Amino acid sequence: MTAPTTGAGDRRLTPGARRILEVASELFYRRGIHAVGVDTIAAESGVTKRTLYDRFGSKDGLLVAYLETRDRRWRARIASRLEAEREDPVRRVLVPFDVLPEWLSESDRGCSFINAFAELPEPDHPGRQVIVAEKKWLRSLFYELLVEAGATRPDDLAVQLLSLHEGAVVSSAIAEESAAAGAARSAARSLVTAALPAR
Amino acid sequence: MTAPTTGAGDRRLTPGARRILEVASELFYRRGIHAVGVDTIAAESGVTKRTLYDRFGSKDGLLVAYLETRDRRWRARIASRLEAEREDPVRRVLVPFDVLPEWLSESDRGCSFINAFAELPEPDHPGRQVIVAEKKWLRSLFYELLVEAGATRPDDLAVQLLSLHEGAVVSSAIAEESAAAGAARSAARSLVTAALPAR
DNA sequence: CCTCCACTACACTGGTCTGTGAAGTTCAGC
DNA sequence: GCTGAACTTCACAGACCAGTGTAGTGGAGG
Repeated sequence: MTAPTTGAGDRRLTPGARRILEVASELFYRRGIHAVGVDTIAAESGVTKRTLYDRFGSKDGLLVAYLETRDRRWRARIASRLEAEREDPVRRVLVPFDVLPEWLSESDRGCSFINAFAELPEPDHPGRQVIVAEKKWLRSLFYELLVEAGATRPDDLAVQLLSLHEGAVVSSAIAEESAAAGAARSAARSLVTAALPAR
Repeated sequence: MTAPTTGAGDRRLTPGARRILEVASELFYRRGIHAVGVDTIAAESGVTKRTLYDRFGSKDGLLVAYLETRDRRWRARIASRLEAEREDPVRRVLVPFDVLPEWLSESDRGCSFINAFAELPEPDHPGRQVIVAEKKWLRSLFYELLVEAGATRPDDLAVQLLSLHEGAVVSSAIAEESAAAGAARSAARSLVTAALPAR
């Protein structure tokens, strides 16, 4: 909220739908998915429930829109950082860790995907597929950047970096460990440089 | 379920209460906290709702009992492994990672504490305090074991190991990465040995 | 014998949940 | 001036929610 530069899921949404998605994103993240009712979302969006259902079909539809929007924005932020960092291949591998602090400082509620995962136990729920794809994408990104950098055993190392990354978010939120992002980054750098062939 | 060796939170519970706690633990973990109603828990325990409220006071009371039981059992398992591993200080640091695989193979739902955290946004919720204490305890355990082992910068390293540990659970569940536990353990070993003064 | 305790049976309160139906309003663009 | 899209109003369905009140049963231990 308070973001003047249009918050949520822009492309071809009606004004009401955009407001609904913004409000729902905030509420789903802060309070949890099951804990927020569609009546609340509609009321806080200044919209009727009818409009909400006309735009998004169901609460699940709105939930998927929420997850996809966050996924898209997060990937875009990483992509733009990667374009700015074209020289040093090790620093490129660490880009997702560089994005972490600004992500974590926005809230103490941790990762919206991990949190949503906790509330979606059914394996074939459409929202869950967005979540799983997001984490698998990050692992693949690490893998590709490691291959670029010429690291040995990029497969194992990608999983290790993924774990460090996700764990930093969790530790930061739950253990109230504000140093987690920086610590994870330096651990990642150690692991990556140790996997580079001596030159 | 199907555990003959008494599952949940033993100490001085009535037979009905024990069954309630076992069933609630299973349902809270598999389906999520908000998604499970007290009627379901009572019915599946073969008990009336009256009994549930007589024993646990409220759904929140039952939830706290669930979290405390899991916390106690998990700490006990680590403590027993630590007693079995009295020699090698590096292997002692890695004990929490050794416990991970058996933990993760039991389910694909990840960490019950992380999941519960996602559903408990209020900072002063009694259940949340159990969760936060659990993660802080693990960080402190890493710290003490690192001091024992004579590692440099045990503070930072403890946070890194905590992140690796928590991230392995998340990656295993969400990214369906079955190798996460092993990979995290080997990353942890690298980081620890690199922090030992050359001898 | 009697008391206490774990537990049952079951109705009931007041509230919230997602989702729908039907009719009407506002307004931009052709 | 008309159409169509976005949106409002409001009532309503049917299920589920946590939690309570009252009355009664069965068995173990003093």
